[in-house]
Amino acid sequence: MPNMRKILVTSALPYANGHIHIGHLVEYIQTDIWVRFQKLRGNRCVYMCADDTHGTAIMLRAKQEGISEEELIAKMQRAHVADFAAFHVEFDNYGSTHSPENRALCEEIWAAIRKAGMVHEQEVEQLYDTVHGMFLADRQVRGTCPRCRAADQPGDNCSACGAHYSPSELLDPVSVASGTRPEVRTHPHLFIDVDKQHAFLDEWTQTGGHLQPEIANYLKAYFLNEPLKDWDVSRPAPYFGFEIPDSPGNYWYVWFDAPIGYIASTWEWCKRTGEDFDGWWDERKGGETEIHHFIGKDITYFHTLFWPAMLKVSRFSLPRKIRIHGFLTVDGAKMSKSKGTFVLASTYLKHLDPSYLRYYYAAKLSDRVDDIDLNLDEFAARVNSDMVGNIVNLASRTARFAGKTGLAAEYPEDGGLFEQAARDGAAIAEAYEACDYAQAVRLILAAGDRANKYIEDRAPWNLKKEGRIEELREVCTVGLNLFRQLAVYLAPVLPELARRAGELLGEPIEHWRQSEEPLLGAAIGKFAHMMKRVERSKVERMIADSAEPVEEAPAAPGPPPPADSDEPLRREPLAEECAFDDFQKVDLRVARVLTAEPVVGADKLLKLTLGLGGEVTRTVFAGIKQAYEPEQLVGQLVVCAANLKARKMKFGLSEGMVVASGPGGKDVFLLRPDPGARPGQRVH
RNA sequence: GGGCCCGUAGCUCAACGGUUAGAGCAGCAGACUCAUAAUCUGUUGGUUGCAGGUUCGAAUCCUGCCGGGCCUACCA
Repeated sequence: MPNMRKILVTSALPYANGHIHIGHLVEYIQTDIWVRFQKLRGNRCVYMCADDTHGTAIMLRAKQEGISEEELIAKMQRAHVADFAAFHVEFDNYGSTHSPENRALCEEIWAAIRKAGMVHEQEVEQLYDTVHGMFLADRQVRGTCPRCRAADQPGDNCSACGAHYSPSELLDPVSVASGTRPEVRTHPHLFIDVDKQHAFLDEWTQTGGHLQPEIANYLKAYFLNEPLKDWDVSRPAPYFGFEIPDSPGNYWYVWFDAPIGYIASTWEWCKRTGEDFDGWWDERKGGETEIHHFIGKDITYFHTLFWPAMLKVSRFSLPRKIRIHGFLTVDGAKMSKSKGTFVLASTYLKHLDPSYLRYYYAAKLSDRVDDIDLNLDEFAARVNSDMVGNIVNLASRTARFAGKTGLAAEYPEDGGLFEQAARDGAAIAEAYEACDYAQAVRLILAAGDRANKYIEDRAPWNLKKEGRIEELREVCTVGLNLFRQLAVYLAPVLPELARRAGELLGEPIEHWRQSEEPLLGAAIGKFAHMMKRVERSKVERMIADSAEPVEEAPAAPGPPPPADSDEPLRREPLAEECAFDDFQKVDLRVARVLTAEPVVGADKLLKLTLGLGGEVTRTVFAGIKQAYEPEQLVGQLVVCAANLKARKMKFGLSEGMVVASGPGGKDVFLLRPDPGARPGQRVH
């Protein structure tokens, strides 16, 4: 095979801190399709992945669950591997960054970076949790924003006013780990002088087609137009990771060793299979190997700047392409636990066939960085009409006739349909190669349409009635061969469909070439459904199953609940004493939200219709838009000030207020009556 | 604030600067009955976000605006 390419493919390493969800699966399905395509084409292609296991988050979670880090990551790896396998994502090796191979490679690459004179030491100020005896990452500290004084903000920027700051600037910082106030400490960190590779990165990112054009532009405009900042790659003990050999007490930051896991996983695979490791990764011996990394846009700069710089100074090969995809939204919005759209892989599998999702993602994915949306109505509609109604239907409506006749010995006249679809194979292959799966699917479906029309025109059911068996056999031979072509083309997306098609036709689908020559003379097996229709009710059950109705309670063996801060009281001191009669003047009532809608022209207001029971309603404009989605409020009980004098606003008359706490913006918390309360009841 | 990307039919998306902007789904009307309420035919539907500019010619190139998503290095 002189033209056989040697290709090594990776997906980003999933973090061992959480389970695989349908957002992750965009990437693994995208990559798996590409790998299966390459294998089907006869190229030598291997797919490497691993769990990303290091870092503070893993330490904290292990502590929370009362197990060792090693136990935690072993458990997670088992779960990840099972989820991927269930979605037909097939790795050649699935390793772990917590492996001896990875440690050895980290040491080797580190030595090369040292040798290139790219490491220096510098003091870093960080918050330190005295209870756990550890430094905290920015996100593990929360506190009051120094600018707008919003409470409970993360350590790097404020979600209320958008201010950026360092954790030590928070007014009353609290460690997420222990709930105590951390102190500021300094510690020497090791930095990689990435800018020493600036000229190389200018060239590598902008030429050679390694990156999508929008990514190259982004890097050029944002990072490469000025000196690259040094990269802090060490963390002081305790840290779950690898200790830096020439800097005792310091550990490599998780993002240093994570991408090296790609190489380590390959090494594991080589040891297991007897493959020549250097032939895959060493740039001197593996020069013919194409390396392709599939990643999400959120980790672009690690893979397009740091990673090439690391590889450049070591003996390892640079990637041929980094293929970057967007995020997944569900029904047009970010995945949400409360809406039930944060669907775990394992939850999906309880309700739906993984092939549905593989097909749907394929139909939506292009070579661009755009986000893709999982629209649940469209999901069901497309699977049913494209796969069941169009493709599988071809087999379904001919296989039963063909069970009796078998396939003809010579391929009949079909008006050029088989030949056209065979010719389309080139364009379909090109689309797969370019990761434009949506285009490939479009071409495949068009061929399916033509085939269905052919069957319609030749009406095999009439041929059978009239006893014209020869003609019937011919029509079935055409229909099933057209179906088989499409099964070959779809095999990267739907390996299970391809397997069943191979079973029906008595010849497994193993190579793209099978789309070029018709299958003749074969007996046809007993037809069984290859894909069931999607039932909308099952989709709904999956969403219901994913919904978390209440805020997730912290795990039982976790740290003690954080002490409540005195910040709210300091921020807004208690009001002057008032008499009972004064209190009585405010008539607070339980009300049900009947309608809720955004107000055109107002970015903070929702217009609510509140029902006080019977026919009594109040229209209220409430400044809660940034904190609540209208649809999550409808039907809910709230408390309203019902006798407040109506106030004319720009958008209409507001006839009361809903009762809520919080500083404003996204931090607004409605008071809600416990179940049992009824609209109209007065609050005493 | 700065940057990247996106905006085309009700929905999801096509359309090397070049005929009258297309397809699937949904809708409507019909046909068919082999097939998983599948299929086939016909059909409705557009000021290509808005306003300028370049050009013989713009959905496509340029500028500005509007709207949406994302990123903004020690966050995984």
